[in-house]
Amino acid sequence: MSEASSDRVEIVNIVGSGALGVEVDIAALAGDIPEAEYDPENYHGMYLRFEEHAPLVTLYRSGKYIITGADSSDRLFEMREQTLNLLQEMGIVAVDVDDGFSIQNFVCQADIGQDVNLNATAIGLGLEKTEYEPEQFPGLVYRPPEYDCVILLFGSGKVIVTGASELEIAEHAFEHLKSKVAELL
DNA sequence: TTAACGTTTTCTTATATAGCCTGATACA
DNA sequence: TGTATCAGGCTATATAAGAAAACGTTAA
Repeated sequence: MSEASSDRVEIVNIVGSGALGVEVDIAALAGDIPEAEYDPENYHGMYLRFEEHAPLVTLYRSGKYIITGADSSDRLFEMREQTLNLLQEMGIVAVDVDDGFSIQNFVCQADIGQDVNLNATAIGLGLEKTEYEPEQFPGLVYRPPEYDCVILLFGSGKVIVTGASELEIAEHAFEHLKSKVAELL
């Protein structure tokens, strides 16, 4: 895993979801696909992983599915294509299926590049927008009103941005935080 | 009081972050 | 036996999905 530079965010995980539009007998399907894993006693979704460390596809009986663990949009859509191709080969879905697939959540990491006093930062950012309870969790939770995402800030200056549906939102939110922290120094 | 129904919560997966706690192991 | 070190798990955050359990409410 590469280090996040001090002026940009690095994607570490993307969550996407879609719907096949047909009901799927996942118990039968799991028996026909070597890459599938299905244990209804543990969880009712069927897991599909094409190779080690590849993103994980979770397929439900309703035909809806989610993909987690991709570190780029390309990787996510590549996994979606691979999944649809497999299901088309098996006659589960049509070749031109419209699954309405979309990205739901970007998880990114970044680095401000210097240590941060989280107590002072929580006050500076506004206590109504932040949560900081070091006894419970060492990171400061910041919910910027301008951006639809949540930022975790740590004393080391490391940052996690999550909940963004677009990469630009995560990037802008990080820049916003960075300038706010700079003002407080 | 019990049954029936509706609503809410939990579970699972991925991922980074960092501090604390617990258990296991090694050594004096 | 006591101390030190290490690994692993938990804490929090977002998001999708749907089953199941745990609730709360209402009526008989």
